[in-house]
Amino acid sequence: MELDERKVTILKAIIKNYMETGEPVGSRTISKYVNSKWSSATIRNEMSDLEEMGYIVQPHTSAGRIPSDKGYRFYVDQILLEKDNEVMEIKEMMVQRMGRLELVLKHLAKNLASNTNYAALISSPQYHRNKLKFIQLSKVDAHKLLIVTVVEGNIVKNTMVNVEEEISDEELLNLNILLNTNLNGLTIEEINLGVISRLKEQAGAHSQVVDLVLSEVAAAIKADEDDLQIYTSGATNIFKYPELSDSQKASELLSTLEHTETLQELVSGVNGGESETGIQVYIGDESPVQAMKDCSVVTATYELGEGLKGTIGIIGPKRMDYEKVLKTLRTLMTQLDATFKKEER
Amino acid sequence: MELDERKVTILKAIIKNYMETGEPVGSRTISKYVNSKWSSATIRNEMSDLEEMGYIVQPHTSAGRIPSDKGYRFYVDQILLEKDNEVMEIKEMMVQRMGRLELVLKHLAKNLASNTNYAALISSPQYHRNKLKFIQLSKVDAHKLLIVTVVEGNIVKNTMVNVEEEISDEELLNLNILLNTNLNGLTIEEINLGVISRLKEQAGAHSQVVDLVLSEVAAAIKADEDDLQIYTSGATNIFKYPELSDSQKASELLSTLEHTETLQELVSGVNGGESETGIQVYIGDESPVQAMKDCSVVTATYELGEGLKGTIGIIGPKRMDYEKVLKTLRTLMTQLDATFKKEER
DNA sequence: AATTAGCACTCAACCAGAATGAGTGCTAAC
DNA sequence: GTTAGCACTCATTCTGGTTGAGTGCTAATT
Repeated sequence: MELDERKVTILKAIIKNYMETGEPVGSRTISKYVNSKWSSATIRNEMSDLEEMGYIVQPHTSAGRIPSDKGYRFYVDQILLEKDNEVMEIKEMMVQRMGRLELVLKHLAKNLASNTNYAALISSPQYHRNKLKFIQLSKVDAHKLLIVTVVEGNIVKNTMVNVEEEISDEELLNLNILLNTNLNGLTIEEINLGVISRLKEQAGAHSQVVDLVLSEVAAAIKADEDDLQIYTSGATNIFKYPELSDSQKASELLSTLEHTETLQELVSGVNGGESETGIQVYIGDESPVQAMKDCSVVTATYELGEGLKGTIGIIGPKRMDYEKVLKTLRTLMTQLDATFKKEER
Repeated sequence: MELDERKVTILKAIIKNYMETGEPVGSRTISKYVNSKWSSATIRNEMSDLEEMGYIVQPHTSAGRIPSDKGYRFYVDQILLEKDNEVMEIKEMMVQRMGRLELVLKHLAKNLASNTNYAALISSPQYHRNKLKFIQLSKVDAHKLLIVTVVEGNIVKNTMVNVEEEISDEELLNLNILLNTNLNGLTIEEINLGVISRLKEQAGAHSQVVDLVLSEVAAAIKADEDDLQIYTSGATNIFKYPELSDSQKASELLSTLEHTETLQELVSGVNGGESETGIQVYIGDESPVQAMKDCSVVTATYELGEGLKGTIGIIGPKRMDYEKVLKTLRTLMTQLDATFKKEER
């Protein structure tokens, strides 16, 4: 059987209507909804066909139809094809120059959630090629050393360590020069035994301090790789959609949203689909996370240059307003890009 | 009427039983529960008295009784009187020397939630007397300056700024010395116009940089004062208690837990009650947050020396296991104290 | 005087059956 | 090919009856 124009019109009408109401939609409703060209009986015949083709399902005999995952997939693919020529301004979604990236991300997630009325999720960017850019040791107390590490992309890390021996200001200055000349531009893999032993040799009396510093630097660089931060917001928005808000499902879904380990599956998903723009739509069972099988998940990858990649996600009911969500995410990606480009200037 | 020994025994039995089951408890149940000294009829008479005195209520005629807020208050006050002579070890609640305080707190909240099966909340410590301890300027790029600020309590902040003019390494060194000699030991209030103009004078050509640095330092110190971080965990535990998990209530409660502004009310609560140990118990309506009127909230203030104060909180049903919660919080406070004392060594 | 047994009464919770109505599938007429 | 009409399905709602846990009161017992 073929999906002719009339079937498409009816299918779209069913999906649209269901997205608005959340109730199964019947033939008579559709007959009134589209410009009364066809009677409810005709619609019924077409619906029967559409069901056979798998685009819609009946929750039970003698109820209206609701879109199946395949139906949603069709609808979303239609939208994805359309170009968005108008770039809507997200009002007040001000990504100001806030000091810390963390705050920007939290803020963003919050805005996203309240703008869309779905749950939002955002992961901190991952630094894949972690080249060391700068190290600075400072004496804070007699026995306390502050290690500041800057890696490519201007990400700064601090570590405070206790040292046994006293170090004079002059020695510290030399140590700083030594470390910077030897380590700058290296990735963690490149700091091998050869480099380390050479460093220790040159450090002379303070080889012990070098040891300490190196292990802390390694830890500092590595830290971001395994403890990826994921911020969520608006999780409680799911209570706005009856089909998700019964105790059982809500509990499961919310638990998942609290569980960073599981969310990683989402943000690190292989980029199939519309990969050239970095946007992914998972409908129902397509989601890599089982607990979200009654939801749809839209993820977008943002990039802040130099391989700094992170993910933004929206989690909502299957009947979410895909058009709005996709547009919002696209706009957001553009703005994020612009903001950080500007800041890097 | 007086609260004699028998009434107390019965009241305690009612509360204990209700805490276990969550169901209204009847006279016969109690008659079996306590060592069958009194018949159900006697219990009924006593219960009638207790109800009149306001310690218990009936959800409806001919249902069992449940404790009122006043009843819980009595019970909690009893517990608070008892000293805890045994200091239980919280297994695996390893507050390891994790680099960042933020991670420690998140970890802690998670552990607390999973240990107690209630929702946990923890606020980052507030630095009330923010004395500047150390400033370090470093050149990262030709036009990029990294400002590292350490305040009392060894809290480190980084800011990256762009500068127009070129600064040589030597000038930078002088600038560092200048800043440290002039600003160390001062609070933000003490950095007044006098200090600033003196600094600028001495900086000579680079007074513009000094301006920039000062404003960023001020922002860095201040930042922590208005955007207090609050981490929550185990929010979904509330679904384990039927009396809280209907859609309506759950939604409201969870929304509140997402809303940092509201939670501030809890962590900044005036320390009445058992203030000498820093532990507070809010039962039902006693809570400063209206959305938690069906819950009980237990908060504890921890202190990491030097006026670094933060708050830990547990949010659960009114029938929470107060004994366990109070014990856990006390232990945690002790351990936190010990851990950070050790680290400061 | 305090305690207990007994009994009538209340009321949420559960269940089964009837009524309702939205919606379908099928057939026959247009 | 389209539509009107009708019988049929089934979730939802309402009704009334039953059950059982629990109470309050009174009278008997200790």
